[in-house]
Amino acid sequence: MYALVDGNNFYVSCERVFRPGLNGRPVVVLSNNDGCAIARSNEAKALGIKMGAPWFQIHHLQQSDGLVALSANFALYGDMSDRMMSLAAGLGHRQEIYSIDESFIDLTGIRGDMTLRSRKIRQRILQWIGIACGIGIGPTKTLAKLANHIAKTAERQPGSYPVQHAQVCHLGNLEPWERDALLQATEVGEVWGVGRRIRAQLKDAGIHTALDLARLDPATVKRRWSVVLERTVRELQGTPCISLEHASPAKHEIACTRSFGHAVRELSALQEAVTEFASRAAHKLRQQHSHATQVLTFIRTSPFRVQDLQYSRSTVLPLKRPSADSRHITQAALLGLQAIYRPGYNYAKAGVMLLGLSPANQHQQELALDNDLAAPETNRLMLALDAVNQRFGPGTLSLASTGLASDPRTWGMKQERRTPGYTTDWNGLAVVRA
DNA sequence: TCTGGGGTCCTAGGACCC
DNA sequence: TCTGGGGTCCTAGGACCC
Repeated sequence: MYALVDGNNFYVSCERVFRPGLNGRPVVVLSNNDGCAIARSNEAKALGIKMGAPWFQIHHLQQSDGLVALSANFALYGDMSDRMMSLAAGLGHRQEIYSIDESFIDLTGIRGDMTLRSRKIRQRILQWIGIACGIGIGPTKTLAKLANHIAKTAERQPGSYPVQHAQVCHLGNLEPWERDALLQATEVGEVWGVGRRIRAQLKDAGIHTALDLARLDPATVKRRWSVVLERTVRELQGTPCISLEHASPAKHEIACTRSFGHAVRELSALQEAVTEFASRAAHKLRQQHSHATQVLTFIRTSPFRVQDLQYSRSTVLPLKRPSADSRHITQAALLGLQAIYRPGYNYAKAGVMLLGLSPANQHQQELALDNDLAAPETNRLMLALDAVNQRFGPGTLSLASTGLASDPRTWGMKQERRTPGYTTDWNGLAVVRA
């Protein structure tokens, strides 16, 4: 049996912990560049604001409905997430942190009333961290996800599901007819693994609810759709196909990509941006103790600016040897940029991805044919770089081609509604007045 | 004027090999 | 005239997730 613990409207809930005045008001958190809504309070959902809605299409709701928008503050959300996860872990013996606001818990070997136990944990998270969660329980991860959806929806929209399932829903405890009724009341698009496209195809085939999907023959689903959807069907039928990932496996690729605050035309600005993205990606690579063998660089115009000439290209450059050195990786990324850059376009986005990753302690000894940066010194320099930035803040020490902070960054991000780092920055601490 | 970022997995097609 | 079979690797693209 699995549980899924998921923070409600997570980013908005984090902001509300420190600004209780936002309770009861429609609030959204915006993506980078204040581009679109990536988290919505229940009140904002009730206004009809969709996930991913562009800000410029909804900003009029500030005047008409008192909508509040905040720039994403990921340092804060990450810290709140850590606190929430450590409490959620108390539900069972093994936890998989699936995303910033969700974790699966393996309930194997846990005795007693799971629903009661979940309600207690939920209450503790609410009281200690200030975040309201939904908890779903089921014999497979897909059913736990579905139960979680039911738990949250039953609370938010009275009448959608029987009220006893609000906040905590245990699908493993129910009579078959009772469970089927819940699946029948759930739209097929809510099932984990069914996105927009497949939802439309299923609808065409007359499959409208989670129950319809659960009743399909897996072999037919595999033939007509894919092995992926087949797995979903089996999971809905109660056969576990997706196991709990206890230790988070090393990433297969690491990316740093950004949209620009303003269109960029010059190669020099792109070089600054690509240098920074490559450095950040290299840092992430060192954090997971891996080396990369290939560096992908891409640049693109904005597909939304239909009046603009469009251009999008990427290129992959191999590294001479597996490396996590910011200088090697940046050098490759800049060479790649040079190869794909064409003047005359309004560039809107660029990125660097590291591919062909392998554990740092596991690569071939090499024949020293040149006097290039030897591995031990490289390592120490990068360790020092990371240590300085850890101690004095990100960006304290960087490669010169990133550009100096005093220069105006034509490619920088727009973040006009950023809240303080209440829990991650001394200067952001809340002040209590007696 | 203004539309995020970071991942995973699967599939199809082409190049290449023996 | 008539032109195999089986495998790997790579890339691009599509679908999904939060």
